[in-house]
Amino acid sequence: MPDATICGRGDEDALDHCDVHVVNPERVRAVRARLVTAAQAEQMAAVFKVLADPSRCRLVAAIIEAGELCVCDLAATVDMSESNVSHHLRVLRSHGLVRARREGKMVFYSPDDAHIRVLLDITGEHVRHGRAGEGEAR
Amino acid sequence: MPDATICGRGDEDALDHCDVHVVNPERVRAVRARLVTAAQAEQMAAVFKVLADPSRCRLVAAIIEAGELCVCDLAATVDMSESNVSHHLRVLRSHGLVRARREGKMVFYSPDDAHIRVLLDITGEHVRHGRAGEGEAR
DNA sequence: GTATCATATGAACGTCTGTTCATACGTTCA
DNA sequence: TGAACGTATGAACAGACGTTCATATGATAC
Repeated sequence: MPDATICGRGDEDALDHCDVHVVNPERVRAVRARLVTAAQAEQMAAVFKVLADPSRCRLVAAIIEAGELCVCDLAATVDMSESNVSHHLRVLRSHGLVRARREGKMVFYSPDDAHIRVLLDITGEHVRHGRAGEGEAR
Repeated sequence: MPDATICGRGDEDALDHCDVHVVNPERVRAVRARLVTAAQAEQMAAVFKVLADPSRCRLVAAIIEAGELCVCDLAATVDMSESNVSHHLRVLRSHGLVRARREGKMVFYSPDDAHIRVLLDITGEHVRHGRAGEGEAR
């Protein structure tokens, strides 16, 4: 990403834009004031990005469901190669979603964030009964 | 994606794998039984994927915050080109996150899903104070 | 020590995705 | 009708992502 938008700006207001025209400057300013910052949005998107993959969704769900599971059992549970599982676990671990515990040759993974469970539950319910995967409808 | 995994399978059990070895078959079977299906995981990931972009996060947050906003004001609010905003709004609309209403030349967008607000709230709080964006730590 | 097992890592490939630019659509006002 | 405006769409490019294969690490058993 270059910097932010079409015209170089500082940080706050500067609604006197160059290209983008504003219909209701007052409301725009009010929303901007209460809006999540770009940095916060970046972090939020990062959390969603970790879960934005079917394989990782299942992995996290399996770990939550089991409480604790080793890599090979995880691979069998979600039907993936152990290498692939390891790669995904690395992502989940580096983002603080799961925790690793070594016991002999094996490494056991367990959930490491209460929020994620809620996110999965809400989205799961949202998917189970309700509008979801409408594709290109509307 | 080819089909599912390394060795062709039906649907349920078939834990007698070819490549992936299992340490605790009983537990694996139990977790698999209660685990979210691949199709459900796909749908859940699709929901997360829509939010897995900083621009869309801010757009949705702005729309929720404002209640209703036209495209040009949205562009000014989140500091993006109107074309880009339009592209993202298409994604959000096609997934049922926001609704569009035309009034004259302008098109006003408003939230169209209560679940999403919760997802944003939880994740926002999770980001604001708590571990998030730890990068490559641990 | 070597051999074997469980897991991790790195490179490489194809695919998807966000942004920009140019252009088209639909509406209003003259 | 024509022009001006707000919005939408399509092509194209760069960058990121998920998977696979081959290989490396770390730990146990002989």
